[in-house]
Amino acid sequence: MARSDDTRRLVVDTALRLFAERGYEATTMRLIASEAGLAVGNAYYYFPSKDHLVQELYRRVQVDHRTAVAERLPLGGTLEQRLRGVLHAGLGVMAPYRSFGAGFVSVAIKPGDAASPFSQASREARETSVSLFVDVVEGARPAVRTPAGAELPELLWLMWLGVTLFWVYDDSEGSARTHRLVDGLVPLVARLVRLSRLPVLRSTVDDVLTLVHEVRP
Amino acid sequence: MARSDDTRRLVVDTALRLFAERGYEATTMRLIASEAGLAVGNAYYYFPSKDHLVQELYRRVQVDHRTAVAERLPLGGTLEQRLRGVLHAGLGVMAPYRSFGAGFVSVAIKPGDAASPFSQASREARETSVSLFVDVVEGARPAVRTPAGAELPELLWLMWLGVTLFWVYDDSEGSARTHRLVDGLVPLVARLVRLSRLPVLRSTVDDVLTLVHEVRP
DNA sequence: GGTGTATCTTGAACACGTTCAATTCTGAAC
DNA sequence: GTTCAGAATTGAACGTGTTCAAGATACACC
Repeated sequence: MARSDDTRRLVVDTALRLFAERGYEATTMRLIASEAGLAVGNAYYYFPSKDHLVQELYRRVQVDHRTAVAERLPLGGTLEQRLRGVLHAGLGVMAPYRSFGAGFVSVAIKPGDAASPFSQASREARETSVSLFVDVVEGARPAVRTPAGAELPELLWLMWLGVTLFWVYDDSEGSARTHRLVDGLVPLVARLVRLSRLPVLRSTVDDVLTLVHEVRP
Repeated sequence: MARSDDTRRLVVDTALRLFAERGYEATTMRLIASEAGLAVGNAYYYFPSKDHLVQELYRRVQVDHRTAVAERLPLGGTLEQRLRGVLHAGLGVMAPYRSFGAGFVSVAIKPGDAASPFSQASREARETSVSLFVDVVEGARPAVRTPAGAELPELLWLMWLGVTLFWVYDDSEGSARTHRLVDGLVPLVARLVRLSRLPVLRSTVDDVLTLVHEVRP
């Protein structure tokens, strides 16, 4: 129904605006409802819980991340340049929600929760996010060559998750420390990818990949 | 006061027992109080919040970890053997709280929260935990030699944090996957420590250490 | 227009973590 | 034994996320 979609959208927009303005905990379901001009129960008709509104936030952040990156990625460039661009762009997209970082992660980390990045429910969102790093790797010139090949995008995505976690803890002005982390991490990763073809490291790389496989659910 | 200490202990014991029996969320403050034969407000006289009871759990887990490990560590052994022993022992100590893992981490992850492993409030607990890995490194025979030297214990502690996070998500029987992760990770770490002295890797190792330093609060 | 069904909306009610004014208890001082 | 200040304890009350029976609305069909 058209009306239904409107209400759903209204709830999300109001909630996300209030999240950014006041943080997660200060934004009560009653406040969301009253700001949207609805009854509190109505929001629950569309979203089973407050956490699901956070999941909606993830979705938007991801879409925005891809949009923000779409302008840079087709241009080519080295793995290092592309990776740096994508990570900084991601931090930029998340910036408005910085103050709400704690609630952000607290919700996402719950193993059972639908919002968890590893959950079945967010499989689509996860694959969308991983595909961003597939593009990073595949579009790089010169082409990336490493025994980690097929796993590399997923490993980069895991790294991005780690950077996000760091970002949440980073209370520096404008998340400056996280940006520094990215600037330090990216050349390191690029060098490790190159080194991974070295004979001395080859068996270690294989072991890492085996471990990653073995340990996956 | 003696009476005071008794009540405090009674609250903690009751809470931790119920956490292990029913999980974090199902253990309400009212239930803790009634099981302990107290008024709910009385628990709040000793603990500012439910989260602080979780912090108490961390403290105990850490003490138990050190105790469990004390029997193995003085025996010497390689870095690999010692590290493996410490990690498996840690998993053993945490095992009773496995079902409660989600709440466990959800509380610990909150950046502002006192229970966060990076918070000022848990500095002592953190240092105790890091000191475990100092012992692992210093007691190892043959002696560990790596340019990462002074940082190694803290890096191992970070790895342990990562393993703990993995454990929380691991729903396999007896946390089997986490144990496999440890068995795969430990030789890898040991090899990386050895490789870190290789000239080709030297500058990379230095960059990692510089990054770690630069990015610390 | 009238009827029926599925969709949408309402707000009181519930259990939770937490607070706090009021009350009881404890132990030192005389 | 009395006093009294501080420590310990109580439980009703508050605001929260969430539920749900009840009602309002929309729409297809006659």
